[in-house]
Amino acid sequence: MSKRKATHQQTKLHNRDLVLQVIFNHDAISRAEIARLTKLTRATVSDMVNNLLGEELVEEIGYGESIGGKAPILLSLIADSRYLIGLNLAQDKFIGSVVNLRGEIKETVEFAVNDSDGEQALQLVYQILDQLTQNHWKPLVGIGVGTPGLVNTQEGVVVNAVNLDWQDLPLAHLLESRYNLPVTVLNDSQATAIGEFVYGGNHASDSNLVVVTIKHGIGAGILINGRLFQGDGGGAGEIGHVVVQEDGELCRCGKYGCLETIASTRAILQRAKNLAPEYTESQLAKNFDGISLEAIEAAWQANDALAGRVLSDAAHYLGASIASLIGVLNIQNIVITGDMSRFGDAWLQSVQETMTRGALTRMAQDTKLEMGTLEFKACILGASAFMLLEDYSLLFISPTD
Amino acid sequence: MSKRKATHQQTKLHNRDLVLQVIFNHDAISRAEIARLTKLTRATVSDMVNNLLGEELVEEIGYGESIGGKAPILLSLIADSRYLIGLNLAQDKFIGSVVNLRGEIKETVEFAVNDSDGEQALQLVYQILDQLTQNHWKPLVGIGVGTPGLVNTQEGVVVNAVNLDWQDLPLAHLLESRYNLPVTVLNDSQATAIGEFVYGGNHASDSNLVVVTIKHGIGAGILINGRLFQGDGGGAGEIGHVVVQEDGELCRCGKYGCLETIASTRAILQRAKNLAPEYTESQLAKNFDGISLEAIEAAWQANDALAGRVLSDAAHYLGASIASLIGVLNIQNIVITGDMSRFGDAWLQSVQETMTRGALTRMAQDTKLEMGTLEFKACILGASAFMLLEDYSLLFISPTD
DNA sequence: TTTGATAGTTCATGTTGTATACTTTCTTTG
DNA sequence: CAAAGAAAGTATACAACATGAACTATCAAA
Repeated sequence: MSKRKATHQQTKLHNRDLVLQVIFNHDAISRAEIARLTKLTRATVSDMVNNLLGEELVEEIGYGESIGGKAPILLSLIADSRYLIGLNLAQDKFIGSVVNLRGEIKETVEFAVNDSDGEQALQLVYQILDQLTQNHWKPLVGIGVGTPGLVNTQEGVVVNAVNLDWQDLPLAHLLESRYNLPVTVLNDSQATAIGEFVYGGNHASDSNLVVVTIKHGIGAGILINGRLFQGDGGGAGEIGHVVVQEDGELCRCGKYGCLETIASTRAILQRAKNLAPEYTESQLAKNFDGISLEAIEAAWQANDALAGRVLSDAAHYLGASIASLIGVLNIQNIVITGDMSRFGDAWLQSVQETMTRGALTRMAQDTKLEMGTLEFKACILGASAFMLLEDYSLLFISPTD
Repeated sequence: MSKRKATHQQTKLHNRDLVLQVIFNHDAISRAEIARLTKLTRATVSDMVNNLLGEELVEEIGYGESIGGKAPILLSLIADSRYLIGLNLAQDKFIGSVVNLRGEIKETVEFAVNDSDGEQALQLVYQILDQLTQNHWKPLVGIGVGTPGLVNTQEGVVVNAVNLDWQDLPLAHLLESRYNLPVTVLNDSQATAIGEFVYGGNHASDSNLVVVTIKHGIGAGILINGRLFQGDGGGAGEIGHVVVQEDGELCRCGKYGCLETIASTRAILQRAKNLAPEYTESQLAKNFDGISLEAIEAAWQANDALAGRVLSDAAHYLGASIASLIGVLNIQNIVITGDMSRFGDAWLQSVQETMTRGALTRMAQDTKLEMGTLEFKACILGASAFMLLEDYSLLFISPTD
């Protein structure tokens, strides 16, 4: 019941995190400047920084310019002082990467996923991690996994991932005991959101952000006060399975007219094929067997009617869903990421139009809708960064371990 | 940028709040029991409690039963050690109450609102507060206002309240300088949500809750980790103006087909009148001039077709909106409050049905949908309790002040 | 060269939670 | 009914941590 007690250790940890975060957010910064930004005393900052120097997380990289006094010693994060592994278990392939503290990808391993046998999928995860852990990326401090489906992050259990054939799989425990590293498991949309928040754009570390990811499915990740909000069941952001069209098509979730049945890339391909017979004048329809996202993109550029219909329908319903999101949360920064960025600003504009029509004018006006910048990397980076976001305790592990 | 530093004072404050909250949540509890619940040491708890005793917030009310040792001294909150004023600026009348720390209403003043002149509305607020502050409720430690419209709680400004004719009104400043008391201003739905959270039901103090209030308008209040979430613009929970019916009726917000145009009490009355001509066999329609919520309730009990149609439409769209809410937040406790509770469990059932159809089965199943218990008091209590929820610092004011 | 300002460190200090031991006051039990 | 054991509450020494002031080092400008 209720919150937890506060201790001295916690305050120190908090302040340490604060200092570390400020160093994170600057390429180079002096102790005095940190003290000004954090309102901590110079003495306290010095103490913290000395610890960080001792842990080899931070280094002194020279002197800054004097402004009428002793020149400041500039501090900087040692990007390669710790490594993390991020995993993205996507529909068609599994990707794993070793990432440093600046989100720079050092090594990547990927495997195509053919069948959806649960055990085989798990073996594939092992293969990737075996390979990534073999090499000499040291010290490796954690593994983060972004997987489709419903996830219980606290227990580290994949509750339900249809396409991977996983149910109540204690993935974190399995990986922790195999690799002897802390493991976090996240929903892929939530991981992507964290990636965009930490490494994409320029988001204040305690701000709010919604990231909508559109791939085969649709999901959102919600950051509130700089922390991922997962809801009571871990399923916050599952907007792909909200019904937006009561007489809509059957969704893989068993219901009809979910947002996914209209605005996901799978839906777009499917609908283009279904509607093709009606669009005899469409170039896209004529090349029926070759309908792919690339083909639709080309057709869209050429003002093809079929492509226009399918994409504007998608934009319409997505815009309405985002309007609902705005109504509920009034979060003013929304990022769209995934496979739809190829359709560019024009498509984003049409999403924004329905969004504006569907929400209170005042609230819609103040909302900034953007495309994500990290592409496929977002999920991997986010999965690895989750631990850093929650608390930096991982980084207490000294590099000699 | 980023968070704030942690100090010793803050840890003490935090722990004090923790102890106070535990005492709040129990009728009577011993120091030792508090120590067990909070994991603080008995010594620390003793210290905190001594402070609270000194502030006359808490009293010793006798001994509990021994369980093989010294009998515990039972502590209890002194309900009347502090008073708060809560204000509910509703559509048709303004209500103000003096409330004690247990949410017991000690005195109430209300005035009917006839016209919607902004200055007159403000004068009415003054009248109510003049009267409530005149009497000897001491010590009075704060005023909380729940008002319709968009509110900037941090600045204490009513950004936009159409029916009160207020725009960018610095209400908190006006009241603070007039009554020399701290003032908070909240959206009425958000205040209602806090009321239900703190004094209704039995909600764990760090849990999540969504409260949907249906009166003339529709709004929701969202509590995340035991704190009100207002979004970037203060408008979180404004689900009444999310478009749910693209070809729907004109809403007072200027758009068409908002949830409010179908599921608010205003909409229900309006729709009953509009549809009456079509329902010649309806008893309700025959009594056209007498269509009121009471009449609709009676007709609904009598299985009247018109009432059934209007109410089931309302339930349908409300259920769909709540489904969307679940998809976005996955919060498993949802309370509906306001004027619709009169239609009872049968109506709630039909809301729940659409809700279940519109959200992921697994997520809908785990969601508990209930009617609120506090009725009109929720907003008043919530407005007054907001300060307590954010931090208990208000209660530091000693009773001699 | 002097003055003043800034960066960083040292150290004594104050606040606060903790551990331990102590007193008090019960119940239980032989 | 006395002794043992246990729980509630308190007192005290202690440790952790941020703070403030003084101090050193270093630089720019006058």
